[in-house]
Parts: sequence; structure tokens; C-alpha cells
Amino acid sequence: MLTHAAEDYLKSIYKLQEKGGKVSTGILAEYLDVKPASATGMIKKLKTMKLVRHERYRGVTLTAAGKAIALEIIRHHRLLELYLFKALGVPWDGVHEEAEKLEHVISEEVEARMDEFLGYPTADPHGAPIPDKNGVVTQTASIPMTDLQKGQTCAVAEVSDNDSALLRHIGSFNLYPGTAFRVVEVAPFDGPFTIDIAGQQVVIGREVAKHIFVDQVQDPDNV
Amino acid sequence: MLTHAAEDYLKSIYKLQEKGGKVSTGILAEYLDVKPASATGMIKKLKTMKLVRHERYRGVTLTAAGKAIALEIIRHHRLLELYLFKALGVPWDGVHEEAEKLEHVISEEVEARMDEFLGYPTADPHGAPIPDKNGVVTQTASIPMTDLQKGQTCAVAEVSDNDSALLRHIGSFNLYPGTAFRVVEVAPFDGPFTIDIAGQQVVIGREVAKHIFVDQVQDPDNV
DNA sequence: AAACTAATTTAGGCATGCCTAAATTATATA
DNA sequence: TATATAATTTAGGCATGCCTAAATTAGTTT
Repeated sequence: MLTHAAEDYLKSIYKLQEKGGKVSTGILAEYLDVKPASATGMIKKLKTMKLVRHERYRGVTLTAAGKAIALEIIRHHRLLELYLFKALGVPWDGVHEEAEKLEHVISEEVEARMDEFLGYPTADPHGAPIPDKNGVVTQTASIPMTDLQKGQTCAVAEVSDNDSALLRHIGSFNLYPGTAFRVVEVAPFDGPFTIDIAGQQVVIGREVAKHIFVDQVQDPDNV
Repeated sequence: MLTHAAEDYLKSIYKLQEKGGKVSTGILAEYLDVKPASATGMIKKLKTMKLVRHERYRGVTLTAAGKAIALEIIRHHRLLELYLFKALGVPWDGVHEEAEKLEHVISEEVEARMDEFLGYPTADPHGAPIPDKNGVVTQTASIPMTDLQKGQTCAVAEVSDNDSALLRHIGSFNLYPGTAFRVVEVAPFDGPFTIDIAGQQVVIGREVAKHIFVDQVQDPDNV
């Protein structure tokens, strides 16, 4: 079995590969809050285990085996987040941290029981997709809220999960995934967004909006 | 924060202290499946942390601080066992192993939510007492099943939790804590027990009976 | 009391995974 | 092309927690 640290490296490589593309030692080290020299060491070890490919000075890639493990850990993480949120009522700004520890430790049995309890869900409380038990990820297309125009309606698809204070803030406006809203006003010069959620008007700063992703975007009827 | 290993040592010292009395380095090492030299090393470290008292060649004792941590871990373990059993339907012969890993990792928040969900329980699925959040243990008096006489009635109070196969065996007779039964026959020369559970007669070998503890013992009416 | 046995502790080693500092390689600029 | 800068890797160290082998201490026997 792999160590927790090794699992964290594989998970991080997968995530960085998803958005960025090339995963350098430095980027990986920064993401894991570790020095580059430490990342080099773990990369070497993972390479001997045939979980990653690596060419000096050229970055890391997951092998099929490495990707499978990364997806397994991500699945654990997201299932746990949703389970803690729905079954135990842990507030959504706390589930990430908790799942970060539990994801390395739960058995396949517990994974399966949570999955069943939750009705085989496809997204965690922040809207991130949950890989199925075969490692298949169903991605949904979404755009950053900052791309919205005045008058458009949409639904929250996903929010960043790593900043607890930000999540509390977003949660206070009820901007959970699935929530629909309409853009009432976009202040000029990269100013805040005023939106309408179920009749309530709230103002969302640009920095916050960058961490919110939406889908089901529709233009206003009267244009 | 303590390491998982240190927590396991404290927990083990507590448990050995409970039944045996004096906890020697050797006993502790054997219990933890570790060499005596390793136990010596950890004992030294725990001593510098003022979690145990130790005199060379004379055994270990928990300090108040050490006992508090031990009880906290045991509370986690037993709450987790019951939660996994009741909320997720993990079979009772699997919950021990799972809880063994999770006990070091859950937050106070999750502990509290499980406690609430379960209605502030006082015993785990094997009948072992769950310390309350202040570390208070409510012990119930029970006797080994092997002390029972023909004709007596009683209820299962507790069963050993560390042998998975044994638990499956006991479970197949429905001998869960709380289950009442009557002793129909005790075979001579330390032979097996024949008991009546809800009208069904089953035979329990002596070796198995040693791991079952009962309370509410009553003598037959017609004697 | 001396000697033997059992328990415990000390000493030295190994793997993991982090660190800092120095050396190396790649890339961009003059 | 030569040099400066940035990224990466190597080298050596530290803490944790396990191991084996050897030394020490305690307790028991003769």
C-alpha cells in the first residue's frame, strides 16, 4: 500500500495536470507546500513504482496506474465531503479539511456504503465531480461568474473548496451549487456584481466572483 | 499534536491497566505487536511529554493527562464502531479494524455529530462502554458466560471485539449485546453450552463462551 | 552467595519524508 | 556567444518509529 504522502502527490499531480497542463517540480512543490527538493525526492520514488513518468527538467505525468490511484483518492475525498455535509451536517466550509485526512484511511467497504447512502452522487457540496467507482469523471461545462453580462440568468455549478472563510462568505448568500440567480448589474471598471437570488438582491465582489463557476447561462428575453 | 503511534501506546497502556494491573514493557510490546526495545523508546518519549510515569524494570502508568488522551481515543474508536454499524451498515466484525484507523483522524466536530446522531450512546456494538465527552466511563458489571449454570437466564453484555471470525460466528447465533437467552444444558467435563435464544436452541463451544460476557443473570423459578 | 534465566534497556541501523545549502542544467538577455 | 537568472537536482541532516544484537538489571535457584 502507498503512504499518505505518496497519495497526496498523485492527487496533486492529477489536479495540476487538469487545469494547467505541464506539471513542473516547482509548481507541484508549491501546491503541496513543500520545498522543490522534497518534491524531486518523491517524484523519484513514484517513478520507481511506475506511477509517474518523469524527464529531468521537463515535468511529471501520471501513468495509467498513477491516474487510477489519484482518481480513487479524489473519489474518496469528494464522497466524504458530501457524506459529512449531508449525513452528519458538518458545515460546508469544514468538510474539505476533514476529508483531507479521512480520504487516505477509509476502506472500499465504507466508500461503497457512503456511495449507496448518497444515491450514487456525481458532485460534491462544492460542485466538483465525483469520479465513479471505475474512475470515470463526468465533467460539466461551466464558466467563471466574472464572464457574465447584465441581465443573464444562470445556476451555480461549482465553487473553489480550499478557502474556508470564502466558503462561509459564499454560503451566507446561499450560493450553493444548483442555486439559480440573475445578474442585475455589473459595476464598471471591474467592479462588483449585483445579483438577484430568489428575490433577494446581493452584491458579490469581483474577487469572490472569480471563485464561482456557473452554467445554464441564458440571455434576458427582452433584448 | 500527538502521533498516531503515541496515541496507540496510550490507548494500549490504558486497556492493559484496566484488566491486568501492572503494565510491563514486554506486555505492552506484545500487545502492540512490537519488539520490547521499540516500546522502551516510545515510553521514554511519552515520559518526557508527562503522559506516563515510568520506573526502569517496574512498568508504566498513565498520568492524568495521558489517561485523558487514552479515553479520548477509546471514545473515538467506540463511537466510530457504533456509527459505522448503525448509520452505514458495516457488519459488526468489520467495524473494529475500520475504527482503528479512523480514531486518530476524526475531528471533535465529527465526534460530536456522530454522538448526537446516535443519541449519546453508552456502549459500542460489542457492548464495550463509550466514555462520555468528559472521559467518564460507565462500567456495567458482567460475568463470563462460562460461569453460568444450567437453567439460568441472562442477557449478553459484551463480547471481545478483536477476532473478526469469532464475531461472525457469534453473530450467526444472534448473540448481540442485549440479547437474552437461557442455559438449557451444560455438558460435563468443560463441554459446550446449549442455550435457548428466542425459542431456538444453539450449541456454544467453551472457547467461544469465554469471549462472551453476560449480565441480568437470574436463577430458574423452579428450583 | 553464585549462577542462571528472564526482562529490560542501550546501541546502532533502516525507511520515510521533510529540510537547507550547494551544484547543476536550462533559458533568456545582452 | 557569453552571461545572468531561474528551475531543478544532489548531498547531507533531522525526526519518527521500527528493527536486531549486545549489555545490563532483576529475580530465582541451587
